[in-house]
Amino acid sequence: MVERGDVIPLLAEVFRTYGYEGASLSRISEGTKLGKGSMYNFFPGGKDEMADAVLAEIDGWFRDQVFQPLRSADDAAEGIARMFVAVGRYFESGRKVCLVGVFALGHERDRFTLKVQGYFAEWVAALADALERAGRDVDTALALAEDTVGGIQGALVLARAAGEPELFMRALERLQRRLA
Amino acid sequence: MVERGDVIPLLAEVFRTYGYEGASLSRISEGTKLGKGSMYNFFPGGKDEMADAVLAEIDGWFRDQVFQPLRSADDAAEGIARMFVAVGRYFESGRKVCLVGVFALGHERDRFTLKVQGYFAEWVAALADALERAGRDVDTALALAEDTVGGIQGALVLARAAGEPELFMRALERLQRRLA
DNA sequence: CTTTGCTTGTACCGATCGGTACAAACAACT
DNA sequence: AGTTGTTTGTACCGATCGGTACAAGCAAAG
Repeated sequence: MVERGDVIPLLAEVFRTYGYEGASLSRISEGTKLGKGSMYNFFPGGKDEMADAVLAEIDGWFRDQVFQPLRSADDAAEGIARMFVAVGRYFESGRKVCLVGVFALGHERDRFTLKVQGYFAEWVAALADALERAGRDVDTALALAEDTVGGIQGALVLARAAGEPELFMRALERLQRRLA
Repeated sequence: MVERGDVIPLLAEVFRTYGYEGASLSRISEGTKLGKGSMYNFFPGGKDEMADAVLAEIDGWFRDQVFQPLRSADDAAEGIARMFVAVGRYFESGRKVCLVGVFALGHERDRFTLKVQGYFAEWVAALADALERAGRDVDTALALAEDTVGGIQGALVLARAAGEPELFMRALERLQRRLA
């Protein structure tokens, strides 16, 4: 028996691959191995509610695995190191792309403005906070945080474009070295 | 009277906004103010040929305005400076997003693999070439080039997500300073 | 074994998809 | 004005879209 929570990662994969509009119900059915009946049972609000659930799950994951460690690690440098590990694993070493990034670039941004805004804003803020605790002054901490989060997103674009996941991991290492 | 070349920028805008699959013929008609008849007269191959034409136009623009100056400017540093000016203007100071980046992240990548690959590969190679001529050794030139092109793409993502174009221009300035 | 209440596949809805066909409208040239 | 060849809007095609309705299937409770 399948639970609502079990489908969300499969759903995320479909949205990540095709975007919101491209994620047709037939592709969703194929990706989740569930019929329309089940999907509309779990998500009566249709695609909108499915995407909301996916975004909420992503938000929760990053809050637990990335933002919170960045903000509350005893050693700020350790929190930052944990971020890079978590990010490398989350994007499967460059083989997977960022769903929120996809939404941000596309038409989807207008439909999910707040969640897309919040995701990146919180990430940058949490990283800047850690950098400040690690001794940087406010301005450079913010600039470095924007460079790093932006660099991660850009590296995902380049890696996916080239079909070379290693490009992403190389970029991650350089970004980490810059923060040390 | 409208020429084929006149519609391509309008077409580009539609694809940039909605992606390939999201660019329905009705949205294309709305964006170009042309009926289906005219579109299929200019582009008998349908959406595929339209997207090809748009990608070719973008490729040509970057070749002229960015890649070629990077490769053949007498002063390598000047070629790099011209790149940042051209890029800032092309993306309208962060208000427009990169169509090739959109395609790279999405399902579109598989349909336009070569063009998407080529665009970023050529950009990185041209910039690395300029950096080498400016005195960097091969490895750091390539790393810096990847960081810079990736940084630009990532900054576009962040700026669009936040709805703050200035974020893009700030990132551009920092990237330029790093290369000096 | 029967009943109850959720889960699920299937059929169907109007709307829209990408693409084709073609006749009316039009400009260019004699 | 009359002829020719292209440009353009519109009607139409089968397929698929997101969403709804609902009956068959099913497990747990009695």
